[in-house]
Amino acid sequence: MSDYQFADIENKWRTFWAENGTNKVVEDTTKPKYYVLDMFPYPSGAGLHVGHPLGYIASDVYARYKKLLGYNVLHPMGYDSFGLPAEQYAIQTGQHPRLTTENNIKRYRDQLDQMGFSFDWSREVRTSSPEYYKWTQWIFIQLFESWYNRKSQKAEPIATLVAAFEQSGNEGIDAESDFDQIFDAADWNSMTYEEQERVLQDYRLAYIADSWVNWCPALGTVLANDEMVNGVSERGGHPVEQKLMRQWSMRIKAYAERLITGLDQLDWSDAIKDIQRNWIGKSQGAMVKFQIENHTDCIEVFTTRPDTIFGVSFMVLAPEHPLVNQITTSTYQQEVEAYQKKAALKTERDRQADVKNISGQFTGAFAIHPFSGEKIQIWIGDYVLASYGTGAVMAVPCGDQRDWDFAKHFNLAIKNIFQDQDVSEGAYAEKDAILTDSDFLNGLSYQEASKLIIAQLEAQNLGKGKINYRLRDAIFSRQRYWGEPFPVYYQNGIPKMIDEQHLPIILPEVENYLPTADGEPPLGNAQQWAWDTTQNKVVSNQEINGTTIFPLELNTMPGWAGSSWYFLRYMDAQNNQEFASAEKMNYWKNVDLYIGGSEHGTGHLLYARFWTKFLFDRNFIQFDEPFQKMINQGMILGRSSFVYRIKDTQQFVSASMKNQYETLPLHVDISLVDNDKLDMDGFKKWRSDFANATFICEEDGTYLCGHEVEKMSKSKFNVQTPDELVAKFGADTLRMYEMFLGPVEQSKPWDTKGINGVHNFLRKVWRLFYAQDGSWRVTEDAPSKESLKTLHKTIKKTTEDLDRFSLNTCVSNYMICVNELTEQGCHSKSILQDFIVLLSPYAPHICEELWEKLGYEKGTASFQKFPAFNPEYLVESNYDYPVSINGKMRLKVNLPLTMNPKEIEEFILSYPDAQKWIDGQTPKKMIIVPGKIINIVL
RNA sequence: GCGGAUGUGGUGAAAUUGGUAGACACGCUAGACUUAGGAUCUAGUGCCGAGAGGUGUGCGGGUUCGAGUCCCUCCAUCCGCACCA
Repeated sequence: MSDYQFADIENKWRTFWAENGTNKVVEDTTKPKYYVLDMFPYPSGAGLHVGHPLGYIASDVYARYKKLLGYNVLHPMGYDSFGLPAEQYAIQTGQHPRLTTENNIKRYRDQLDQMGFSFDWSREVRTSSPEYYKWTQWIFIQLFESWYNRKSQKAEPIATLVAAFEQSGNEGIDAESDFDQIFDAADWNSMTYEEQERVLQDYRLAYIADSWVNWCPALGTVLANDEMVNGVSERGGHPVEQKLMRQWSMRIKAYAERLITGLDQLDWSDAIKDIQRNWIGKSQGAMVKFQIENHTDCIEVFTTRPDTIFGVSFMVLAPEHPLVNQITTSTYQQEVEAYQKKAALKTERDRQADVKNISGQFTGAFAIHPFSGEKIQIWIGDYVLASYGTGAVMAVPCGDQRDWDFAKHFNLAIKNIFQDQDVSEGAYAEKDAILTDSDFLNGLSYQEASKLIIAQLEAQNLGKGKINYRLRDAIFSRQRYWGEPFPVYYQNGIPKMIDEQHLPIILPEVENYLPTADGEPPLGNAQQWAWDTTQNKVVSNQEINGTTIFPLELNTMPGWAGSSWYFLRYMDAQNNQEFASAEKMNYWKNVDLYIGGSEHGTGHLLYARFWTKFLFDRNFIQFDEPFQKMINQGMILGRSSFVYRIKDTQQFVSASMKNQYETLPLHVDISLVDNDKLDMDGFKKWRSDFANATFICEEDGTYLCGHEVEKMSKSKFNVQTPDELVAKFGADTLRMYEMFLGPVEQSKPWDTKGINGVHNFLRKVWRLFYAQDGSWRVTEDAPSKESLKTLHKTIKKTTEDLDRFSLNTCVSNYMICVNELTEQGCHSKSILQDFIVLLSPYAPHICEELWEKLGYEKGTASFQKFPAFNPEYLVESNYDYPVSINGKMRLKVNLPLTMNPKEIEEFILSYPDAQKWIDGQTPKKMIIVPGKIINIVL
């Protein structure tokens, strides 16, 4: 073989690896484990573009590196294969989503295979396969059968709660719950089954309830908060409205505190941790009760500034607040109702956009200040959200800008309770002022006053210290077809779980994927969708009798259900007894390294942590965080090319002259452009309307295109698929090039310009083994000192770089190494074989080939030991000292490293080249760091 | 508005602990070779300058013998959150 025949080599090894199970991994307690995971891909119809594999390459490089270090590495891949796009496609074409999904997966698999990834495909999972979603349904049942005990700070079986209710009611229970009444054992035991179940729903971690949901009419489904961006759906940008619907929810709020504190132990970027903290939105403060004048009810408010209670000059309730109608006096009834109507008409989006417009309405009612006894006006205003806190605020205009604005607008009092602060122009929101005009809080700081006032509130039963979270319970129902069916049927309207042993409940066939005529979700179209409790199977809807055969749930689960636990299934993907065996999960434990985009910060990453903590609480797993370390790869952007058409003509002008004409830039397919030079013939053939195009070219006769960095998309003709590049340069080149582009975490434009350089590098590697005439060059000669130095320098750098995920500089090291070895004429087997092992994580195909050629057993390159670094080879006797004058590097002197600073100083002061700079002056100071630098200060 | 990240040649970038700014690669320039190729080799390539030299890491300050790196102020771009009481 005379030249580097990458296509043959890569084909050969792909086949070999697949046939010999090279990447299969089994549990092995004699080795330390390491779990490297890529974020679950959704197999879209468009296939992979070069941006997708970036993370997979990074994880594959790292997984192969860890394997060489002696770890037993779990590196699996699978598909998050339920989801909206397949269903939307089904609605349009009538094709079953299962078929399109399967086709897409095939395409993904082909593309992944050609990249040479070391995935253990025997562990592949698909969320849409019944073998998998059987266990998603099973976990749902466990959540349904659990409640959150705040005393033990963990989830417990619902049976323990029922037992407690039977014993002594709910008074001694501290649970995460929406149930706010007190009952005793007698009350509980006298309730009917339905009544008891309704109570329990308020405690279960998976529960059904009427909730205000984000309803997206265009998609025909509800959306979770994280599936919305700026009031419209994340997918498609459709409008979203608030709607009260009976929905399944997950009581993720129970875990709010643990989801925050758990972040401290994780090796994630600050950006992602902040996004999660922000989303959970913890705020510390107090609940305060305000008595309403001439009324038995109280208004409860949540405030983070209980210290400012003497600055309260009015109260504001959300227009939807349940007390509004009761307290409004007849004088104001009309105005209040009008305002409520107006507020209700506004969409969430309008309310957000309308921040500047202050609006509100006095109710005519007054509250009594709990300490001063003063009368305080009660207003309603839409700047107070019904869904946060208690839906009511105590307004302290001197300390809160929104309250201040409201007070100014309606001419309400602004009482100043901050010493030496001016609040005439705006509120003073800092927490560093000393209180004044605040009765027993006078002279105190925020810290001291808050503590004291909370103690007083609690002593007088007027309120209590309280921590509030912004995080909402997660809506778990979707009105879609292509998702996991719930293992739930309804008996007299009460949801009941189907027994575990009858799972999975298989997604039924339907005639069409749209909602039914009477607005039921698509599963309402199914003919066979009823549960027979005697036969324990799904039967025809015709048979529903209300005694033994009942209707099944028509909603399906959201996309995040399957992806919240998939990393566990990889540990034991074929298990049909359990979701994964305890033994295997105890071996693999949680993911050591998770690579994926940062766009899942508030969705998948939060839900997966929630489910992990839940499974941990219930003793199903032994760890309570799923992903120990995470790296968020940057997005690869497209580099679009443009041609410039002169207005109203078919004449195109080259980029450098485009300003001399009135032009319209047009996207041109990047496959027609090389190095900004346009293939003019190809362009004419590209689209019929360009067939008669003429060009105004550069002097050398080429047409230069302009360019811009944009997201990769079909419409911009800037999509680069890995397929073409693999065909042209090989997978090893593409793998190395994607890493070479820059730090994994950074977003960067895709540009194939540099790929030749990386390809040439691999050819140079080949040339170390084979001469141009095809003869084998490797010798048994003892390596030279220089070559050993080059090799060990590279081992050291490679280790350091891989350990800190500097995957781009690592490629540079290899290049420097090969450049040096080439220059040295090194063909020593002992050097080259170590180098091959070093390089193999990046370029596995060529390394396997050369490894075999070196005479080793076929296909064993990835089972080698990472070469040991020997510092002895790097020991130097001399060092090229940079000599700075006043901190500026001026010259270099080569001196033995044995010289001490005094000897160096003497030498340098008499050194002719240095004297030119010293110019007869006496140095004020000499800084001499042996082995580093000499600095002469004049 | 709040929080986070990023600003270095024509381009992608490197500089790990404060110690030679621009490694490595692309591109470009000049040359060699040649069965004209998207090949290979040699030399050069931050900017200004003929040169000596000057200057240079978003702007402006500071600490230091020495700052891309540490501190302060400001600017730009990107991302997240946003009437959250």
